[in-house]
Amino acid sequence: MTPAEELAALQAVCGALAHPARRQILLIVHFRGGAMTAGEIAARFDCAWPTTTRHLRVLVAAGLLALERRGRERRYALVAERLDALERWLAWFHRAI
Amino acid sequence: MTPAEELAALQAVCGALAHPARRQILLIVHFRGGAMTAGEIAARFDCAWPTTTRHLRVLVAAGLLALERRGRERRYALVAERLDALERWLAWFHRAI
DNA sequence: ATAATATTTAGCGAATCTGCTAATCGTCTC
DNA sequence: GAGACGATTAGCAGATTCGCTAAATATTAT
Repeated sequence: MTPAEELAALQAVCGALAHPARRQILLIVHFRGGAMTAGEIAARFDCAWPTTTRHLRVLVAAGLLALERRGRERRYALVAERLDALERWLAWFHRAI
Repeated sequence: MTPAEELAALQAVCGALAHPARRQILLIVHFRGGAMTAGEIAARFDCAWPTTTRHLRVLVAAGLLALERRGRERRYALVAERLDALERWLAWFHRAI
């Protein structure tokens, strides 16, 4: 990953994590085995389904979820390694000055 | 820290980190010894000073910077421990399901 | 084919964010 | 005190975000 790619990944991840619903989606998918359909995810939120769909799109764009079509369902799978960009950024603050 | 406080801290931190300029400010302050004046920080950005002032305000509101007035200067000091809220959140993804 | 199911896209309105310039405030110096 | 300095506040314009409802798409079942 080039520095520019790393920076872009960091920006995408940080932007995606800025909304509580999107953080919640990642946690839910993680604790339900790493993958869920759009319907299963949407059922766990109070907001309308299209709203959740858009959150899912943001997470896919950030590389945090991978989309797989299975029949008329769409499975969203967590890509937890994508969070590493943020962990590497946070690690700077553990380094000595 | 109560669960509600932890959640609020996480939201504030994630929101603050969403903008690249604010992430940059935190890094700069860290690597310049942990504290800098508003002017020193603003001088390192292309945007107008008031714009930087607002970013600083967001970071203070998130608890990531602490403000100290010294004469006509204002010193912003990094509160790196505040990033822990985010690290604890990220740690969930390292736990087994 | 038709209907039902799973999900997304389109598009609107309110709220928030981000940049700017101009004006203001408190402090230091002469 | 008068002005210079360090920094913030006020207020505006454009862009983005986020929720919604309604309409469309694609797949499965009858």
